[in-house]
Amino acid sequence: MPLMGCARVSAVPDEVDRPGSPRWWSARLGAAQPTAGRGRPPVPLERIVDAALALVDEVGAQEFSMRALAERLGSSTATLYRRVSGKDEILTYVADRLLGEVTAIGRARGPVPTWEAAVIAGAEVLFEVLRAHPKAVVLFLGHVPAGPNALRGRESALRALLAGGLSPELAALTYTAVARYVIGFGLQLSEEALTAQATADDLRTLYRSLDPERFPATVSVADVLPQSLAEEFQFGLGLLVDGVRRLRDGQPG
Amino acid sequence: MPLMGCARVSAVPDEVDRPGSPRWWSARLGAAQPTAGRGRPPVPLERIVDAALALVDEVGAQEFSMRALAERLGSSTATLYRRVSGKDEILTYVADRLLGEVTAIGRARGPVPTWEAAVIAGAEVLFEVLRAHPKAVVLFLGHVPAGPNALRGRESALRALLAGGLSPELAALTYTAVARYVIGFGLQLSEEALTAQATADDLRTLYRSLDPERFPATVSVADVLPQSLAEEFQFGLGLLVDGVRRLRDGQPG
DNA sequence: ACCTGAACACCGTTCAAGT
DNA sequence: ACCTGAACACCGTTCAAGT
Repeated sequence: MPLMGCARVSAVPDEVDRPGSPRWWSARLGAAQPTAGRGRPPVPLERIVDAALALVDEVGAQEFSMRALAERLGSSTATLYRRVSGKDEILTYVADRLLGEVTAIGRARGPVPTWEAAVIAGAEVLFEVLRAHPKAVVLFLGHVPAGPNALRGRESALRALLAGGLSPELAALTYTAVARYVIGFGLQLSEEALTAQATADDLRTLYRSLDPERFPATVSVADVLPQSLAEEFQFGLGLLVDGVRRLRDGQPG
Repeated sequence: MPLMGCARVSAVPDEVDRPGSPRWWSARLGAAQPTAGRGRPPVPLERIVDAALALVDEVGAQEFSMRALAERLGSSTATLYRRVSGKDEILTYVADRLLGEVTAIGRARGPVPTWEAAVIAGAEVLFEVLRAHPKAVVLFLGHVPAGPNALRGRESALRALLAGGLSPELAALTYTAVARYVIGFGLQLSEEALTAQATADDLRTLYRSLDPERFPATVSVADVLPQSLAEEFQFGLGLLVDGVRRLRDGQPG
């Protein structure tokens, strides 16, 4: 509460209605046209979000700036503030757009035979999309996704679980745990995805260089470290789905 | 690769030796005294890291600034740059210090009877520490922790797994998958931990307000949503550990 | 030897002034 | 009605100048 004056700081207090929060989305989803003003908007919101995603993919969320986005759109920052409330709002739209990609890919691949296959397919498609946009994953930090694409994706996933015979309680727990699991792993992709192999090799080298007296266990597993985050991801995902299946089969009713 | 001139930007290219990478830590761990210069340093690194953690806890990693840190230390930013290479390096030390807290708490609580209990206890202590420093969790983004406290923690965890009869392969997979799982969930704590209940309530309200024709599954689970991230965390952690146990028991040898 | 004020090149956001 | 240059209050990092 010192440091007043700068809008970046003074915007922090009212957290609950910050772009991306459930309440914030709720207000926006209720409105007929999110950005309808008096005249027709010359730069549609969609173009802004397209450009923003491209910019994040290129330079990263950290280096993303309103100035750079305005330049890419051949406009000025002040013009952007006529369409959106600020940087946070734009990035919230970018996150929901990624979830739209997930839906599109899932639909393109067609139906799956069982609820287990649906969970695994959904988790893997989301993970793929996050891997394709490693610099954008941090946009999911601190939000439960609640935009239109998030809602549609959740609905179809929950339908598959309920149709598979899971109780509402187990379906809700499974959905949220798996979604968190995928995003949690995705967050760790970060920008390192590009240099993942280098990181894995460096880690192995570091472990091997340790004093075997003090670090015997670490040294002994240096040669069998998982090769990639994707491998760790698959391993845990399989365990989660197996565990849910056992719970379902032991479930009353 | 435009935008030259500002050090923040020009520092990005050589990713591999950025503070926190395995190679970067490896160089530092080899050096006798990390910051030994000619005279005795008047502001020990430990004081800087203490102050930095306190500052991150208070204002968040996003608002953390070298100016604010210098002011808290009664010094100037230029003085900080005599002890560390920059903001990234300080935040890397802060992350490793949190892992030190994990070790200290684990030690204080004493030994556990089985490898399963060790995994669960370790995961829960780490999760508790992350929950106690929700604004600091983002410091784990994009790094495999490789500082001194990270190495010690990994060693003792791997020892417990190997002693429990897991093969080196299964021990390595289990350790990395569980560590990623905990940090992944921890990352989603973010600053929302403070308003978690509000978020959960908002989500429930949002789900209930949806059109039951279009979102029947979502509406039907609105009343049984998990109450907290901690609940989702426990659920998944239990499934993971059960799954590993079954793999261990079916493991050759 | 150690420290620091002031500078440089950036931010997000706003608003008076233009068309 | 719509747009924007210029301003304001911040950043991380560096370096000449002080003690």
